[in-house]
Amino acid sequence: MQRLGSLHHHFFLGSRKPLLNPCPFYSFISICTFSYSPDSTEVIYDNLLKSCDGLAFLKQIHSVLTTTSLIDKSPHLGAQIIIKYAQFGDPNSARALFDHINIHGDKPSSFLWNTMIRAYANGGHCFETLQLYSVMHRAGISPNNYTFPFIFKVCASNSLILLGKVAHGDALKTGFDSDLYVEAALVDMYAKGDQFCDGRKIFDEMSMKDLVCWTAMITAYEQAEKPEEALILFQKMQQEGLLADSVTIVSVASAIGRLGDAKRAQSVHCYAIRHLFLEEICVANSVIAMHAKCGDMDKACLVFDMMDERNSISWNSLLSGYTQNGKASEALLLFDEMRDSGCEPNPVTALIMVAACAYLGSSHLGRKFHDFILDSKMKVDMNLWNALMDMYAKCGDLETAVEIFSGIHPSERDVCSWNVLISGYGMHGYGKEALKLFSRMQEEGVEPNHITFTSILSACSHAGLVDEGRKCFRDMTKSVTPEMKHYACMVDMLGRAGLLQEAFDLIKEMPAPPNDSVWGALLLACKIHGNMELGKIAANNLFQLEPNHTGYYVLMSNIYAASNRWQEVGKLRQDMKNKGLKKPAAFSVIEYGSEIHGFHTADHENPYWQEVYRKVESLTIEMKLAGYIPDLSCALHDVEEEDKEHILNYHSEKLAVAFGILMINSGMAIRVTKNLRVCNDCHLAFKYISCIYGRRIIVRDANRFHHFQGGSCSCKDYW
DNA sequence: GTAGGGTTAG
Repeated sequence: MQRLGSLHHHFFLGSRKPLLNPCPFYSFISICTFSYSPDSTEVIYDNLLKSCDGLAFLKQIHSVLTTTSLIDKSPHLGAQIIIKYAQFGDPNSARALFDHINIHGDKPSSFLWNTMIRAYANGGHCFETLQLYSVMHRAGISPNNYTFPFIFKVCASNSLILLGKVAHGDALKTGFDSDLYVEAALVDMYAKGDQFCDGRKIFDEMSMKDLVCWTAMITAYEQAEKPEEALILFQKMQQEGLLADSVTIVSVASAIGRLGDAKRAQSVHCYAIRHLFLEEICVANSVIAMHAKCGDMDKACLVFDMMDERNSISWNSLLSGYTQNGKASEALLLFDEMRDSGCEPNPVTALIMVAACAYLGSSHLGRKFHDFILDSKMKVDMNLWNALMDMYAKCGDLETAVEIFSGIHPSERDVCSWNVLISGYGMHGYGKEALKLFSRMQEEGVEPNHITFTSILSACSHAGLVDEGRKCFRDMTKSVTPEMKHYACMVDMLGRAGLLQEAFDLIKEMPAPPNDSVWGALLLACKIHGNMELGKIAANNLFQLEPNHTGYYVLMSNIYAASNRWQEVGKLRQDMKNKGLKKPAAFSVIEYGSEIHGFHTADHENPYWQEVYRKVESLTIEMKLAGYIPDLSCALHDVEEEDKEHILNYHSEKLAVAFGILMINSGMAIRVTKNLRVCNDCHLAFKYISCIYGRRIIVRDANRFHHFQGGSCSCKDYW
């Protein structure tokens, strides 16, 4: 009513004494109606509508216009009210008015039809938009350059390209296809509908392209995961003399984020600062996400901290940045900060946090978030169910993952749901079950994608199902072109099985030069099977491709050490030193109630370290009595045998398991997560411990799960 | 004479 007050004052201009009416609005309306000519009345209501900022007020104006029949006399006012209803998210009231005009007033003009179509389209009411479009045709009203953009828009956002094509035909027939707005909408629709060529063709043939068209095309490439093309187009646009605005920058920043190109990220950031775009929340959000994807959380935080106003997307961008960069604990802290700030977590926030729990391997935290999601009554869509399944599987609780999967109606499950479960079975070593699921999925008519094949090949690899894996790979090549990651899975599978030559032959047959993951798989296999010659070939390729990746130096030096080639070990260590590379510290965590306890190799940081060390020593004696012989090859240092055994005893995973034996109730499984691969000697020791103490020990290492029980491991010593 | 297009987290 504040704005009305100012209008009130303005229009009165002292012509009448203010009435002693409890409702100034009605007195004002009645005065307007009786004191002015129809034209000026329309102007006044038009101004009133323009200043109207709430649904209740709008309904008041609407009802006055209805009772005075003005609504039937002024198509302009009718349209304004329809626009306002749409703005306030009430398309049904808009439609009721439209129908009223259609019956009681003059037949609606094409302007009014467009207004109504726009109301539906902007509110995301796809069906109603298209239905009204067809009713419009039947009513003999011809669509125009204001109609088509909205029709294409709903077709684009609802993947109704066929319907869009029909409307495109209408545009061609009526000659509106060469309107700049219509063309931009067409580019957008075809590009979003995976019909790049059609979109690009229209774009290329446009006689005049404005910034919006360029941006639509750039955005389309970015959304289709073609960031390189998006940036090439962006460059071309600049060469044509067009200056990027904030919308363009949002898409360009996303494209750079996808590429992880830190250098270009910096220059876009500067551009956004220079043009004051960073003050817009959309731009700041996309710049945060861009830096995060480039691995620069400091810059992402800087932008976030400088924002005057943040929305849930700002928080989610930073949260997801932390998770993507392996800083899950920071994400947990930020989540609390988000809630303290009064920003309510939404389903995307939940998705990110569930992924953070999966990364940490903490089923305790994961459950807490699951409860939080259920308590908050937020809508759990299929993406979130899939993330929850993935989290449970990665936290070692495959049973709950399967339970969730079974609870989802078969028609609701998407390809990702199946992929999550297949890879869950795979990482727990249940290759046969993964294969069964793979068949079941296809029987139920769900088409496998490239991720399904990665999951199934990796499941075969972990379970040593070489023949089945080979068959899947062959079948796969019939429907999809194998990508680098599929070759990496195959090399991994063949290599682990000791078929090193076959793995190497496959590499040589690859249509494109192998990347680091392919050579890395071969190097790992060479380490497992002690093949120095092939190992050297793999390592040399890796040192070229990824000269700063510590893991490959460590693997190769392990191969040398296992053969007592201490000179080569020393040389590699020197190389690492010269490059300033450090071997990542082994780290294991174990959950104890709601506490998380971490252990480094031979550290004294844990408050219980003395008890834990004593337990490790007594465990060693008990195991030796049962026949355990330490696997000294795992202590890859050039030291005396006795010292080697000492080093082995204090590996982080052994400390964590000893802690578990000491603290965790005997009926419960001991769950340990390690950042690197579990060592051979620890693996052997846990088999003994599981037998002597009758305990279930579940270890998640960098690669997969190991379930130790009754003296054996679910990986059947194959990992 | 009244109206319109391209945008960020997963």
